[in-house]
Amino acid sequence: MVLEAAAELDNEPTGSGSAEHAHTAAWIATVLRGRIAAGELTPGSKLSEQSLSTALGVSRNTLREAFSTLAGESIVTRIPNRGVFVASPGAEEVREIYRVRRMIEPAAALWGEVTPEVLENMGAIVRRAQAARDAGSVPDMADANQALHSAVVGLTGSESLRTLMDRVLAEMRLVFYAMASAPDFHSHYVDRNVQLVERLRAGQRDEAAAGLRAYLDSAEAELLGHLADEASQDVTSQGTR
Amino acid sequence: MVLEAAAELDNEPTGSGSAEHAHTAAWIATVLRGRIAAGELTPGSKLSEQSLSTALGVSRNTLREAFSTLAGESIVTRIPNRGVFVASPGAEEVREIYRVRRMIEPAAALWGEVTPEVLENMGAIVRRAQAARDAGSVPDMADANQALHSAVVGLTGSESLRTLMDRVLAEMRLVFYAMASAPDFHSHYVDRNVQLVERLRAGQRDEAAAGLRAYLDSAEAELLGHLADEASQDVTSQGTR
DNA sequence: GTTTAACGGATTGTTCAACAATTATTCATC
DNA sequence: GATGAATAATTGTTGAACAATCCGTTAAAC
Repeated sequence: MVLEAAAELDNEPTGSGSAEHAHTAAWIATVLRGRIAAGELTPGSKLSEQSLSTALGVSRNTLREAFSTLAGESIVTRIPNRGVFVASPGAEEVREIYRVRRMIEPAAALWGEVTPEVLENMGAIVRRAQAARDAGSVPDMADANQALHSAVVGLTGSESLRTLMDRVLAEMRLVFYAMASAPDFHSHYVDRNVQLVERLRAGQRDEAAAGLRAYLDSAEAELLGHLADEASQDVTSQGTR
Repeated sequence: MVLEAAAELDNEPTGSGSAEHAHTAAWIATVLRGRIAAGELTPGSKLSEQSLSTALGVSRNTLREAFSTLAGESIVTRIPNRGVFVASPGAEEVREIYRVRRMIEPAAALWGEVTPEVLENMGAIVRRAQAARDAGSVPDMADANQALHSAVVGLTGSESLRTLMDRVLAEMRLVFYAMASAPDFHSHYVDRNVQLVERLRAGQRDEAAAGLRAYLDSAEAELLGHLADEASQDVTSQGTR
């Protein structure tokens, strides 16, 4: 049965010119990154070197190299002599996430370069979010929300900050995956995002930044509250399996 | 003839167990990081897998794993089928560095948590910088300067932001190493740093942030100007060794 | 019956040797 | 002096091997 999975996971959309696996390790890293982001590999689950190497059709050494880069992105946690696990962020990680966001996002709103194209893009995103809310699609709402905040950081024009933000948003996704009951977390924030874009469009930078900080504060509080609820509700909180 | 960057380093790792080999790859990564930071491995120099693995007493595979993490920190650049090289940042990288700093540092000054201990620490740092300036020690001045700005980011309380800033400062060091003639870059900024700390102490957050942005603007301009000078002076830009 | 000790299996950490693929270098040829 | 083929050197990747460590189970001791 294991071998079955091996052949099965021979992914790679071969359609258009497959990106030469120039550097297989990097390729494997992106594959795993995608799989974690897609929720196929849930937080806390162990990534066995043997299983994965055969499943992906690469050697253990190459896989380990990929693990090194993923660990550097803190997408994955490495416990010496125990193995690597999909990161499963808790309350402390959530606080750290918002510490970062509370600095970068308002800074971008205050000092970033707001161009008409970016505003147009943001407008499209908030419309998408509104449509998703009307349709009741939580995942689409979450996507749009993350896209908007990623775009906000994009105002900085900095690749590094964008990368950091994307990492942080990926971690957020893990937080949601790790929650048993997904609350309707995003719907109340759609309007705030609309307001944010309006302020940016109107050139009200200070108000935009202040609003962002307030938004981030309440979002963090809500998330932490939910996490605390779940922790108290589920006593034996050790691993889904 | 090839005067490869042959690191003559007798490494006796198995001696009296220094640091736990808990993960040799990580250990090797820190060793290389330190050596690059110390200027022993200069920007652009090639890190041969064979030479380094024997010099450090580890296998090529383990070394490669270390390379992966260093590449993730962009301390090192990997060119497929060519090898890994110590990063040698140019003008574009400098612009990116300041893009990041211009967001993070003022944000930290504006919204970070300024405690008496941190202020005390910053005070000590600026005094160190002043002493270094009086003594005419450029390296000490550079160290103090970087320490101060690292401390500023420390105001955010965020580990991720601190890490990002440290990475950025490490890249700055590489920029300096890559410059043939090291200009007296830091001395004019000592007083600005004094002023910054004073403003933070006085609770003048807005002024501190604005001053920081102005400082970063002029520092970037000066650095870029110097880089341009050197580039026009030295036609053969490629070829450190 | 509970705690402790020992054993065995499984997995990670690391090395080594090998080979394909690519790049760099040498050398003969025009 | 350029051109291009032959050759050497390096990287990319694999597979097997072994030590070290952890985990669960069994055996022993109190």
